Amino acid sequence: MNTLIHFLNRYTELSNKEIAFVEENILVKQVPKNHVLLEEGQVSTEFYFITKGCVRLYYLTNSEEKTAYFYTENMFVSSYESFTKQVPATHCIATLEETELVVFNVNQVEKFMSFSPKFEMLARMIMEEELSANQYIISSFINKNAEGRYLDLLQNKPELIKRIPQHYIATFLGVSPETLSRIRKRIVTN
Amino acid sequence: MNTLIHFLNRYTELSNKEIAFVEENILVKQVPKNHVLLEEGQVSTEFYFITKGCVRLYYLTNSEEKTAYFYTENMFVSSYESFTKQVPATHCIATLEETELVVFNVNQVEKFMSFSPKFEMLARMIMEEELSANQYIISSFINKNAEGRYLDLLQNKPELIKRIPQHYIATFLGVSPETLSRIRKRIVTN
DNA sequence: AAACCTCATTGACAAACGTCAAGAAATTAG
DNA sequence: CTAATTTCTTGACGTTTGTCAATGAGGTTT
Repeated sequence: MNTLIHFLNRYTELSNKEIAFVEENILVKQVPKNHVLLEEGQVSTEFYFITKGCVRLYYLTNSEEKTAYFYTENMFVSSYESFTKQVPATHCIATLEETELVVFNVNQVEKFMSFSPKFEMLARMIMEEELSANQYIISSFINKNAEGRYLDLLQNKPELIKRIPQHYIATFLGVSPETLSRIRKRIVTN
Repeated sequence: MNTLIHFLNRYTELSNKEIAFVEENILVKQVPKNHVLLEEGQVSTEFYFITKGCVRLYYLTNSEEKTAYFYTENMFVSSYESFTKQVPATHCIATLEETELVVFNVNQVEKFMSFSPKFEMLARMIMEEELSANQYIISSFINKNAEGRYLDLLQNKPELIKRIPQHYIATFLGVSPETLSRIRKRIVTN
């Protein structure tokens, strides 16, 4: 909870009233490992901030799980489109570890926005970061192959590689676990 | 120019004053085929709306041009990050045909925003659409192979396939022109 | 009409990847 | 500590893709 306030303060300083408002209108949830937070086809009612643990967002295609992204401490996770437009989600969200979440309910979003313009600004900023992150993901799909994307992870998010089972990383890179194993071998021996 | 006003009116109705303001603060540009609008490394100063013609956004990797997206009539094009943060662009933008553009200059953005809250709202809405579009692109990279992405184009943007030389489409799909040719053959005979 | 240019197709071959299957290593549970 | 389960690695083989090269088709220029 303090983690969230501390995080938000990096964008814009919140008054005591605003902090109190946040505390009253959110929920802290403890979720076990491998727990599905959002299922494909379901309309998302919750927006999460991770204070502890790790979560993955993945698609189900031909009964395969293809992960789009991994989220860890101090990150927001949500099915953005499903949450804001209240339409069925096209992907799932599930925990990879026991995870502690701050939960924003869709019914309280309006209350937040009208309580203080700072919350609206924060929402816009979070969206802008999301947009930047998305454009980076797209450019890495276009400009890199699986090996390049793995090296990218190694450089920018080495903790993810230590933390997350390799076969999940493989689905994130878009290759089979076997190929990822061979990519790793190739990298070490070079 | 009327094309732009008409397009904006679909989001929110503009007053005569606002329309006049737009007309005074934009520039209409006629650009020949294969003209580079933005080069990699350059800081973007212009935001475009296409009234006629076609443009592609592409990356230069290992002296290869990899196209990220094609833009046609009634679409905004820009190096979003470079334009808003005034940092060097990581990609290029060039015309595929003789193209007519409405040009917004970065120096006038503030004027627009302070002239009317409607312009701020429009900016946010355009950004939201961009975000949605980006997430669709990411999901298609994750869930589809080159053939699937081509079928997707055939279904959703058939006019692009007719209009744009096939080897550009190939770099968009992430395959060589030869493979795209074989994919097409495969589809026709099935 | 001929020469030219751009673009698309096709074949041949090598390289990379997915799949299947087996086994090794690491983690968890009893 | 051992058994069980999960995760990772390795080999073999078939499929797909990229690359190189040649050919063909369509449009433009001179």
